[in-house]
Amino acid sequence: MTTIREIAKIAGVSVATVSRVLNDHPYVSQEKKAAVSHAVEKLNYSRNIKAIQLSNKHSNLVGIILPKIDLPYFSKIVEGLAEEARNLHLQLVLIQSNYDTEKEREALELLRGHLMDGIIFCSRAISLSEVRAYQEFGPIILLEDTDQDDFYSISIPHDHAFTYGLDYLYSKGHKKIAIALNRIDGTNSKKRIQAYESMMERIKEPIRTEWIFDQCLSIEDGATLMDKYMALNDKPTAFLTTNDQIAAGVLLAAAKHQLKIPQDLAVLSFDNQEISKVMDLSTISIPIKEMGQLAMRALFNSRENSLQASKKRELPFKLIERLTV
Amino acid sequence: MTTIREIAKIAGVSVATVSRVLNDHPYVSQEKKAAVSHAVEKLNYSRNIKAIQLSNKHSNLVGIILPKIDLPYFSKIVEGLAEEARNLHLQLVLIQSNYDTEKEREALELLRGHLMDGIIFCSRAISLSEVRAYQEFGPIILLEDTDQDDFYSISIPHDHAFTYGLDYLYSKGHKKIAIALNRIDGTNSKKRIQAYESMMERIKEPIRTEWIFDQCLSIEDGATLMDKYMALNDKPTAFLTTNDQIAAGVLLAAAKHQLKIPQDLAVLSFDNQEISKVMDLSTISIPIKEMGQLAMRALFNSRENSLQASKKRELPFKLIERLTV
DNA sequence: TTGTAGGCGTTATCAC
DNA sequence: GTGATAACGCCTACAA
Repeated sequence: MTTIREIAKIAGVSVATVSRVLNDHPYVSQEKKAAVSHAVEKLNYSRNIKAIQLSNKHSNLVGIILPKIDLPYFSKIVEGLAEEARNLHLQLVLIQSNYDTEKEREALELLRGHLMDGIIFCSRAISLSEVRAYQEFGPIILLEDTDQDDFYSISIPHDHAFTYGLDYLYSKGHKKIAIALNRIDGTNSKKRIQAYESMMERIKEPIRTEWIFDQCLSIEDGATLMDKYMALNDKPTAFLTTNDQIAAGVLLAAAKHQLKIPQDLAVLSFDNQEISKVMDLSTISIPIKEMGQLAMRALFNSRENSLQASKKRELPFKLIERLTV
Repeated sequence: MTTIREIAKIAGVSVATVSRVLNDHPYVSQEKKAAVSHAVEKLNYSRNIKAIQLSNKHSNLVGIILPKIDLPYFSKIVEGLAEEARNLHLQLVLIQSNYDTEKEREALELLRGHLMDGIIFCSRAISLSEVRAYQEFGPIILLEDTDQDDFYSISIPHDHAFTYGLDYLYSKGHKKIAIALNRIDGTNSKKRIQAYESMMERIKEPIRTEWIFDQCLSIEDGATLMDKYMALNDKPTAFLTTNDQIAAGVLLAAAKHQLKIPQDLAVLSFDNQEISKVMDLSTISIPIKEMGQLAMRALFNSRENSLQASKKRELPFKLIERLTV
């Protein structure tokens, strides 16, 4: 392996000069610069990034933690992250946790071990109190609607958004509303359930726990949800689902049961992903990709002015009226 | 930052011994081992991975190159990669190229710079002759149906699979078949077009270039495809699409045009992703996730016995008959 | 503008 | 079993 020293020897300069040329430092004469470049060409030299990382402060690697990349919501976030990372010359280390706290802990240990400059939690299972202990090792960003104000977080206000969706359904004449959530114990879900309960209270409806569906994520989950709906004696007139995939599954399964949407059953979802457009699904749009972009930029900026924790970024959401409500 | 030296000092041993303890080497007395462990606890020490990487041969980082993570095919591959990487204690560096050759080149340079131990191309735009030059810097795996036998590749045989699909449509009475491809100049697409042309020749049908649709990837592309279909004077009776999303888009748009599937138009796709199940889409199943798993394992194994290039792994495909043909 | 020398933190060789 | 010490390859004061 050819090193900076050999280049220096060939070019007849010191290693410091070679390093300067390689890093485009000022104060290098044209002649020496040319000599170095020439030697680099000649020996087909390229720098050892591992060595650079060791002597530098940063590694330019950012850890991305998510449960499963094969879910449109998360791959969309990562797309935003990757796009921005490209401009900032950062690389993404993708860590798929499956909500295994052990795996998430490992990832935090990588931050502690200086492999990565920072970490972005797209979602998590590990407790914030445990995460907190790692903040001293680098910036950590949460893409969730947290109230812990010592974390930097980016999210839409899920309580408002959920209430907004429920109000919309109510304004369309629905009082009997069921909801489909992802993980019932996730930060966002808690906010949503709160919103749901206070809404039901407000319109004087009982809270039917059997109308709160958990573990809904995919199109197939949506289809399964429809089965559960059919088995219900007391049926809701509307569904509010936390992503478009669930709603799409509901719609497809509903068609098989000859249900008319929205007459027999109204469906409102979140995300505004591609599939919602094609299926004319009413949905509440979330700037998913932008969340990724903002997160990456915030992480990058934190190098200069260290991450302002207690900075909670709230992003806007928007109702997209289509044909399922 | 506390280092191995401080631990050594506190524990009253040499750095070598500390290193041995940290790496579970044999030949360390219980006493010293305990002393070191104690010091590690006391100082809340953790190893610097960047330093480990520098002095080690491997970085345990693997570069994953793909055009766009937000496409089900690719996120499924990555899921497989990540799952296997976890067992092997490797980390994924995700590089989203958007088929920009410059970005792909950068990724190869990262391999050259020893940041990553190897690279997996999920798909690429850069020429193989250019990629070839980087093989000396580490194992490179291609997830495509290449004929270049100096590369390690994993794929289904796309020509056979495509022919198989066409034959199936033919056996169902279809001679007028249109096809929807991803990138017309991709390795896999070339094989598919060949298969298409020879099939048409075989059944004595003209090759209608206006029935070969390019740049089809997403559900929306599928919907757009339907528009193009409607505008056609001479209409095909069947579509063979290279992924389920396109077919799903076709189906959804067809419903709006009151087209009966499969009577008016048959649709066969590839992948057998979740959406195909819910939509009762006939499809040719591809072991996408397994491709990722195999690739990661092959890369890992190549550390021991260096990657056997000219090893082409052909995976099986399988027709799933549902309701759209 | 240039060069020397020390440092980044760990691993591994070799002698004891 | 253990400990010096030399790599690993680069960056960067500091001195000139």
